[in-house]
Amino acid sequence: MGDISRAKAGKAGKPADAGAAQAGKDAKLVEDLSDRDDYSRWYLDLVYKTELADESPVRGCMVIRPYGYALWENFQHELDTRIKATGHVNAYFPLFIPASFLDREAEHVEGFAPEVAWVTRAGNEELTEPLVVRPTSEAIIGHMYAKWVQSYRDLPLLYNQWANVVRWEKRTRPFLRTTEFLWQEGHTVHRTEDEAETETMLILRQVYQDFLEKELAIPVIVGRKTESEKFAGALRTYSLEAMMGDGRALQAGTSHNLGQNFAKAFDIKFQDADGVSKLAWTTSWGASTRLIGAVIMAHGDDSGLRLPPRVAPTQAVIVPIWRKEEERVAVEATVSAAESALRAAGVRVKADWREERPGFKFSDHELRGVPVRIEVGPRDAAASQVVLVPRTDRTAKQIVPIAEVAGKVTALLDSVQQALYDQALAFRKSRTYQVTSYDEFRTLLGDRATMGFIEAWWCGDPE
RNA sequence: CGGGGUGUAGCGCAGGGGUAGCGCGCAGCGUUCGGGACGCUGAGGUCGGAGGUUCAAAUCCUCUCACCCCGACCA
Repeated sequence: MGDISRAKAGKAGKPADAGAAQAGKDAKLVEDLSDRDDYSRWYLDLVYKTELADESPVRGCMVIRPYGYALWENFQHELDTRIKATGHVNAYFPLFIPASFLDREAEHVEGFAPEVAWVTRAGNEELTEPLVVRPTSEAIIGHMYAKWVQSYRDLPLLYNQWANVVRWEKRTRPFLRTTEFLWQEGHTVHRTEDEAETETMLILRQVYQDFLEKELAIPVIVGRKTESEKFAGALRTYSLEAMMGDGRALQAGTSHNLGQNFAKAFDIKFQDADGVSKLAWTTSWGASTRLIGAVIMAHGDDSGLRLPPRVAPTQAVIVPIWRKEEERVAVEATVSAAESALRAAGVRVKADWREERPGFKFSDHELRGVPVRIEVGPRDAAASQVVLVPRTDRTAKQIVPIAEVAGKVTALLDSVQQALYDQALAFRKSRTYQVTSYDEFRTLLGDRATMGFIEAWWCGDPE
C-alpha cells in the first residue's frame, strides 16, 4: 500500500528497502506525532489520500474534491443557520475591487497590498483603473454601505456573504493557507460603539464558538488579538484558537470591531434621531475553508480522519460481508433493511458494495473518518442483527437487532461526537502550561514533545 | 531578497556516455474474502526546456524554466 506510511522512507527510499517499505498491516500514518516534519507530512498525505482535495496546476491553489466539498457544504449549512438565526441576511458583492478603494484606509492597504492580485488588462486593452481581486471585502462593501445608509432608521445593516477571496501567499498548505479560499464574511453597520462591540462578541460566541464546539467538536479559546496581530484597519480583533494534534494553535475564526475607521474611510454616515449627522460603527468577521484543516488536525489519528458525526458527509457506512452468491442475497436483504431504517431516521448512510475484501473497506472508511461502521455478514443476516463499530474505538463493537438499528446508530453518533470533543479538550488540558518565569516559558516553547499552550503574564506589545 | 536542493511512467524513486528500470497505483484473468490478499499477464515515459560536445547524451558542458527546503518579511 503506497500510502500514508512513512515520510522518512520516502526521501531515503532506495530500491533496496522498497519491499520493506510496504509494511503492510501495521503501517501507521506517522510514527511520531511530536515530530513537526512528520506531522506536516501526515497532514498532507491525509488530505490527498482521503480525496478531500488535490493539488492544482496553479501554484498555491487546490482543488476541493467531492468529499471535501460535501464536508464544506455541511459546515456552510450549520454556520449559515446560526448567522441567519442571529438576524443576518446574505448578499453578494463583486470579486473585483477598484484598486483605489483599498487605499482609502491606510492600515488596511498596508496590511493587504503585499498579497493582492491585480487585474490590469482585459483582452488586449489596458484598464484605465486597475482592479484588485478581493483579498477581503471591507472596501467595496464600505463603498456600497455609504450609499445605503442615510438614517439611523437604516441601521443596523447586518449582511453576510459566502465567497472566495485571493491572497498571494508564499507558503501554502491545503485548507490551512491557500492562495484562493472559500469563506463567509459578515459586514455590519451600527449606530453606536456599544452596539458594534455587542455584535462582534455575538458572532464570536454565539455563532463561531457555538459552531466549532457543537458541530466540529473542537474546543476553542476565545480572546482578543494583540495590536500587532489585529486585522489591518480594525479597532479590536477577537479570535478563536484551537489546539491541533501537534500542540500548536490554529486560528479558527475572527471577529473584528472596526470602530469608525472604515466608516471614516468610506464616508458611512447617518442622520441620528437628534438630527445630527454621525459616523457609523462597523464590524466584520469571517471563517473559512481553513476549518476543514482544523477538523483534520484536531481529531485525526494514526488511522486517518475522524470526522465529527454532525458534519460528516457519510455518518454511517454499511460494509456487507459475503462470499457465495446465496450469502450475498441474504446479506443484501439485511443491508437494505438497515439502510432504509437509518435513512428514515435522518442518518446519512451509505452501503459499500465494492468488490473488495472487508478488511480493506474497514481501513478505507477509517481513513476517511466515517464515524460509525456497520458490518453485516452471513451470520448477522441469519440472526437479524448488525455489528456497530464507532470510529473512536474500534474494539467497542456492539451487536444490535436489526429492529433497533436506527436508535442505536443515532445514539452512537451522538457518543462519537461527544468523545471527539472530550478527547480534544483532554488533550488541550494536558498540553496547557502555567509559567512564572521567562526561562520556563522559553524552555517549554522550544520543546516539541511538550508543544502546547502556555499561560503567562503579558505586558503588551513592545513599542 | 540571501543560502541550499530537486526535476526520469499517475505517485514515490533508482540509473550517471551505448538507446529506460524498481515499488505502489492502473487494466485483464485466476485463486482469495468477518481487519489493509496473492499469482500470472499487460498498458503506460519527447528522462523539465533550449543549445552544445560526441559515432552515440537521461548521463558531460552552457543557458533557461519550474518547484521544494532553510533564513528574512507577513491576514
